[in-house]
Amino acid sequence: MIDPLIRRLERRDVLSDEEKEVLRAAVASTRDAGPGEDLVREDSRPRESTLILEGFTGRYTILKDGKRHISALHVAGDFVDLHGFLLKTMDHGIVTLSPCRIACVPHDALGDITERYPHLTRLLWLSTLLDAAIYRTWLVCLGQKDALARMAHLICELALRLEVVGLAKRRRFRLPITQAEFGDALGMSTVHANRTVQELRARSLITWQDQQLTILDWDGLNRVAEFNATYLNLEREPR
Amino acid sequence: MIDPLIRRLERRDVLSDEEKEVLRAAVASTRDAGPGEDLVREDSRPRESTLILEGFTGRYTILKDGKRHISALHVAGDFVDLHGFLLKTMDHGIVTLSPCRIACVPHDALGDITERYPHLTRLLWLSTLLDAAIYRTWLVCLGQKDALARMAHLICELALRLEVVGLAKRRRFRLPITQAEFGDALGMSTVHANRTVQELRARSLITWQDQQLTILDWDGLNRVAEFNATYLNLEREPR
DNA sequence: CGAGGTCTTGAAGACGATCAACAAACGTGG
DNA sequence: CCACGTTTGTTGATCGTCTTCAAGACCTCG
Repeated sequence: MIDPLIRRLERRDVLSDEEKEVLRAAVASTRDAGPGEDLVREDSRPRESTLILEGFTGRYTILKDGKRHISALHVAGDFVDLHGFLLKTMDHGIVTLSPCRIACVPHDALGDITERYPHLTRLLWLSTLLDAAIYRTWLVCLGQKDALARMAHLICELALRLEVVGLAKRRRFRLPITQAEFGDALGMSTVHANRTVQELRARSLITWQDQQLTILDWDGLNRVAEFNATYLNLEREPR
Repeated sequence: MIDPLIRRLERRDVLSDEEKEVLRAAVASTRDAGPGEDLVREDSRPRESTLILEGFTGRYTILKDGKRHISALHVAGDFVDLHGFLLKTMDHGIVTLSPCRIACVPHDALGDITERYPHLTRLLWLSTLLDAAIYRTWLVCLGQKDALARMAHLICELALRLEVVGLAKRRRFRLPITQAEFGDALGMSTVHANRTVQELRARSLITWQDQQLTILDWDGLNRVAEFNATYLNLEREPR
């Protein structure tokens, strides 16, 4: 059931059978959520953390003028608000961007894990560090790169992250996200997001239709994005 | 010696005497570093993590065209590359922006802590989660706010973070950072960073001279920045 | 006293935002 | 099955923020 999470962690280190069992046991419940549903609200103090089993979600903040910024995209296997376990109060919301299946893990269960399973604790900690590495990379993109490079970069990243959990094959994956949402994540207007997609198409780097994104030229896209996968920590090693 | 770290952690939770002792014992050595010195290099695999005892440091990435982005600023009490303990390979560098005093904590010592001190482990984990919360907030600023709001926001943040470790008094603190470095952190050119500082001065929100920054109008600065301190998690509660 | 870093100013131009309008696709209910 | 409203994608035109380039002032320090 929590296969995507296990798959994601096993990409970075070895998990014992006992640890997998502990993770499975930590899940109190699962449920389906429709698109556009708030999984976690800003200023709330959740008593459980949410794990994405299927679908896409986004971490967002709404500003006073109504603008929305999406500071993270999350896919199957991502523990979207694991940080809520220790941060307590959410400083942003989490919304489903597509229909999702999610699992709920009570903070009590996470507390037990930290008391009894040091290695598994380090892997959960690692999970939040991977998120942070992605934030850092997005910061660099947002701070210094133009719209085309930013969008190319995000597409490269999603391809690799989805591949880890078996949702991308041969640089092709389902992307049930609107251009407006893409723009909110990339810090550009919807109109400009659209023009940027078109530019990527015109350069024969990607196709994107019917929620299917295909990377036509991986090397070219990497070059435009100045993409370097180090930050995704795709190496398996003892942690 | 590691008082700033303890002070920062104690702001968020209670530390036992034993835990403080364990932290002190984890420090293998301390040393001074001059300004502009690389504490950690990109692509390196450090075997120890660095704790800032004094001074300012920045997390940076250099792009192919020579542009530098600073994705984080760190002050006394910050465990700048604690994440290196689990991420293994650094995807960015860390440079001193002023003369610094730093402490080195071997990864082995951190590993021991995770095996034997669950609560202290959670606090170290929390420390990296606080960094991540700051990244998220910077992302929102960079993605949606204009130059003036971004700079105002950073100043508000630094004031509170420095206050936690006793380095800001009555909204006044030493800021040994150039406008160019500020620009690199805020995603704006040096020229525009300068004009933005001038605009903040013209609005009587701050003064900034001789490396001393004074906030003249905290509420006004907060309003311009649309600043909300929730993400800094300044509440002390059991974690 | 000269050299280099930092701060400052002006002018030109680029990138992306905004506004407005329309086309296409979709889902829902009549 | 079609009518309808809504969402998403697309295009054009204008405007503004910020970048870039260039140069000069100021400061510190060897």
